[in-house]
Amino acid sequence: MPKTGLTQEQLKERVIEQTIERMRKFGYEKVRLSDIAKDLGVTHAALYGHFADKAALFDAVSERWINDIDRQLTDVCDDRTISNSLERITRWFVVLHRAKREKVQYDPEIFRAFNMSAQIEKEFVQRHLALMETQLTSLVQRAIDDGLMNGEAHTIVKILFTATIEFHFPTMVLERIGEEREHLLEQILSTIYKGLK
Amino acid sequence: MPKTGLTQEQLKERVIEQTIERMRKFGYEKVRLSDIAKDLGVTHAALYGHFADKAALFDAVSERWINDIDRQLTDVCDDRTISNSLERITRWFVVLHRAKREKVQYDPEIFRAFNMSAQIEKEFVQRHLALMETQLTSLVQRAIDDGLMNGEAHTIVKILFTATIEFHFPTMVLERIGEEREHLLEQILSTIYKGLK
DNA sequence: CAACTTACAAAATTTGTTATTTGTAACTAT
DNA sequence: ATAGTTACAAATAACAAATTTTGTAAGTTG
Repeated sequence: MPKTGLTQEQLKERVIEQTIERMRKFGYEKVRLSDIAKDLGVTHAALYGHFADKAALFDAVSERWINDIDRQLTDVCDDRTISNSLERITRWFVVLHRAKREKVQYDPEIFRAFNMSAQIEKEFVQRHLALMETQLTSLVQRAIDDGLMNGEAHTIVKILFTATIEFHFPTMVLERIGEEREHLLEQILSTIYKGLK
Repeated sequence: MPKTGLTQEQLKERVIEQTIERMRKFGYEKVRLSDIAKDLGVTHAALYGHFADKAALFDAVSERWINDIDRQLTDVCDDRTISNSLERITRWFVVLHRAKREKVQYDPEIFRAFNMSAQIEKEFVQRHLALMETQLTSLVQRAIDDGLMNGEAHTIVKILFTATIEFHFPTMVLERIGEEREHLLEQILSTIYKGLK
């Protein structure tokens, strides 16, 4: 029984979308809840039915930013056209690198909002890290099963993830945003694969 | 013919020391040239004989911070008790990691000052990066000559430096300051050595 | 003339005031 | 009960005036 013509979920969606739009247009510091509400034809107080506070709304924006990346990574995990398990791991890292790069480069305001609020302890960051670890562990386990790697999956994951941090950690990606670095990423990965054989 | 009882160089030294002291005590934002001058019994204008401006003084502090690390790295390069060239590279990275860790952990205000001003394009940062590259290239070349590595020294240096960035890039070191990570650093390095054989 | 000081303008920071935004609670319509 | 509104208090932000700090040029002293 909505008064806006939208269901609960639809309005919540619209709020997030509108927040993103205003972040892009005016910068994230200038996003006012009252403006968002006005855009959607409700009072600002109505937003509090959907988000605990302003920070929670901003977190929802960051979460979407992250979910978009997670989706791309999941696609790589499920891609049936990749037969070699090491190739799949490389592909996974390249997609991760490109996704972060693109976000940082073409959506700088959303990135800034993310960067301001995204402390490592935040729940949605933890979920992202956990998902990446789960996916990478499964990919590494396949490589071990295929006899292409030796060692404990957990340890290998840590090595791969840490050694490539410059290619996926947002602030590090920003640091070298102007440079083409995919080749170096691939070099590092294949050196490590060889070292793990 | 100084009026302070100190030579030019000595006064310059004292200015830097006093700046560091005030940064540690009150935080780097609260460092006033006028206070430093008062501490040393001169007027603030006298400082301009030694430093072009406030930023130059702060850079001198950061430069000292960096030089201290460079000195430790040089010691590793010259250490005659290390016979194995791969062991020397590992040692070099461990010393680099520990030095950065220590600075970030025990001198947080100086680190913040460094972090604020230390853009990658600054001259003293460039010198630091160049020195590290020179040293590491020489260490890698020795390993190649000893038959322990294969490939082009320049490429190997890039791989090693990038894959270990989490252990020496200041903001990355801060990110995991509470964790013991030397073991992981050594694991990454030995995996890469094996991959380069 | 080297190593400062003094005097002063420009820039940055702080302080106090006012306006806007955020968050909450009590209320209304379906 | 749900999905909002209205009304109001608390927190923030915006602005202007006062103060402090920074940077410079001209002057002083051993």
